Amino acid sequence: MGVTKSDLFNEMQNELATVAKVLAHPARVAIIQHLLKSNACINGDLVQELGLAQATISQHLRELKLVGIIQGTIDGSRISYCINPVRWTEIKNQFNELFDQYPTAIPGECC
Amino acid sequence: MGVTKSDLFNEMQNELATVAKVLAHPARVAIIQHLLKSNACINGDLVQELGLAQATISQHLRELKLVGIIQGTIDGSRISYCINPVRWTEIKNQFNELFDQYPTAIPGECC
DNA sequence: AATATCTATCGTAATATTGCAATATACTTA
DNA sequence: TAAGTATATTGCAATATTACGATAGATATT
Repeated sequence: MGVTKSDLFNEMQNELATVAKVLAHPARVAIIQHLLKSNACINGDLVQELGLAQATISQHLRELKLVGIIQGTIDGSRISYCINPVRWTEIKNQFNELFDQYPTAIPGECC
Repeated sequence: MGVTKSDLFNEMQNELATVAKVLAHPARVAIIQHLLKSNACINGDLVQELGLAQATISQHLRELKLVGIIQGTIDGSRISYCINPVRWTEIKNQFNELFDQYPTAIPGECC
């Protein structure tokens, strides 16, 4: 159906999946990395940086904003986007909570 | 178009996005967590555990297998699935490489 | 061998995502 | 205020994902 039965899963599972979905596009990863490097940038820059249309980038920015990874403040006629540090740490911890449920690899240990 | 222009992005960005896409469904997160807990399980168990049809779960397992997060070995008429520990660590490091490009949150520091 | 069990695959319907041109909105500057 | 610049939104086409019934293949049990 293309529709996820999210009522079957717990909150942690749904939340992690939601955040993962936002990271599940290379353009959004690229946007994040660009913001990490420049610690503030704008839509216009990104259109040059990545090779996507302005409308497409604006759409990706909206999704990143929706899960709170980035935040934007109006700066004259432009908008300064940057990583939301609190949310960033939150997400990092969310992922590591999952990753740390398994000890570091011991090759050949598994089935 | 629904088609990702992956040639615009670098390998790290494409790979991270690919792995994130696999984690971007709560059923797959749930499957992973179940495997983490039981350290080996099978398709049949999961049909009981989650409320999804057998065909659907098989499909999710295939995607997890495709990116190497899990591996399955034939065990009579059943299949034992488990986390691939080496790949697991690889993925964990891949995410943390991104996460660690930003220092831990200092609230109110951003724009 | 016949039957039951377990898992994978196929086919299909419903929905979601990606990308962009066109357009709207909002601020700036002349 | 008019023109220019920056960003968001809308509408649409192409493709991808999710889910499941039906079915196939493979092993186990009787």
